[in-house]
Amino acid sequence: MRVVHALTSQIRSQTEAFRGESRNKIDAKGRVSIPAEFRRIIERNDDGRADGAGASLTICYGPRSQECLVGFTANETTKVDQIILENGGEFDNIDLRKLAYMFQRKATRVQLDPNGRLHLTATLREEARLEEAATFAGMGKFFEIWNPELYERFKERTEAGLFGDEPAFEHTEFLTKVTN
Amino acid sequence: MRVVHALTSQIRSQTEAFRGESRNKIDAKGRVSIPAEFRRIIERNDDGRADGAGASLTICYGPRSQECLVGFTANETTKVDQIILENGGEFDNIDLRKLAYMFQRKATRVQLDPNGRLHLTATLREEARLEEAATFAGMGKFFEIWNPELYERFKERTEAGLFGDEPAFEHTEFLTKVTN
DNA sequence: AATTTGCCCATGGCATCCCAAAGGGGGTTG
DNA sequence: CAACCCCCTTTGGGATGCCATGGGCAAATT
Repeated sequence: MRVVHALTSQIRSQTEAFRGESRNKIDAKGRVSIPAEFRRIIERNDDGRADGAGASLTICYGPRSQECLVGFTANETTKVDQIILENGGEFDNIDLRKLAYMFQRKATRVQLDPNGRLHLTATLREEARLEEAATFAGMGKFFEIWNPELYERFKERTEAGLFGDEPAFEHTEFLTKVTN
Repeated sequence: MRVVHALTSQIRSQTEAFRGESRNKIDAKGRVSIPAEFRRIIERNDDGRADGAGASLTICYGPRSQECLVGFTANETTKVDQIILENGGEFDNIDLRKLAYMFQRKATRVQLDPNGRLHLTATLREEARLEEAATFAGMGKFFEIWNPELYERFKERTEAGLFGDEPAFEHTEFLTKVTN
């Protein structure tokens, strides 16, 4: 369980993490409210933000192409950009090329409006098949934006894969092991 | 790869990076609008620009010859020129010779018109097989200008190479690993 | 003279901003 | 315990401004 241990020790050092699910409407103009809890994380993690300006974040539309969008804070984006730059010469490094592809080519910078809403352009909506509503799902350092129906199906697949037909008791046993 | 590394690590705080894709039309005169987001980066990174003059940038047409053009800000071009000068004696350095070839021989300096458009000469259009439209793609400190159809094919090849037939789930696992 | 090049203005569509109303949750008060 | 109120959040709509695009005109080039 080395992996689990490494994982949990990182989480402990995280003061804030995107967590939980919530479903919001997309209006006729393509705007959608960012869950207030997420919004505060985004705002606290945009050091370059000018006074009074809406917070920025990066939306990647590649990673689960045709499935969901992925959002990162501005500060997190800067970190990734630095990693790419500092290792720019290693074109044989497949992870670096993935990073550049996902964070630079298939990503866009967006800014929240004064009400904390995000404008999803027609292109972004098409990428993730978003129509009248969006489900936000926290993933720690980032979050996902899903078509609600696609999200439910994704969860079923994921739960089947992760937990299979284990009795429910095993789940809490796992929690005990991880959080000690 | 020392030279390339030196080049990339000089980039200033990466709050601004060319990011995302957009498709614009090329008109009968060969003009194409630079995406507004890119334009502002170009304008902020042309220190030598006279008041009121359009911002300049460098268009390279060699690197992916016959495939796409590559654009760099004026300031970035200056940095590369300096690197070439400071290392002028090392003609045995293949990277340096590549740099000089791309940035000096197979490159041209262009200036944006008052509306933020770029004039693509017939030669440039032929180099990249550009006709009625162009797709701009951000790559961090530079951007690419593609024939839209060629670009789509390029992306398919790239995604196959980078992600193969990995299940989508693996993509976010990759994100988690990278952003810790 | 004909074509190209650079600058200006006009327009339609889209994105952003401002203002306002509805909805929900928690706490308070009767 | 229930009803109420208040604040925060979400949602909606109107108006404004910016951006992509097209065309005209004049100067420069051939």
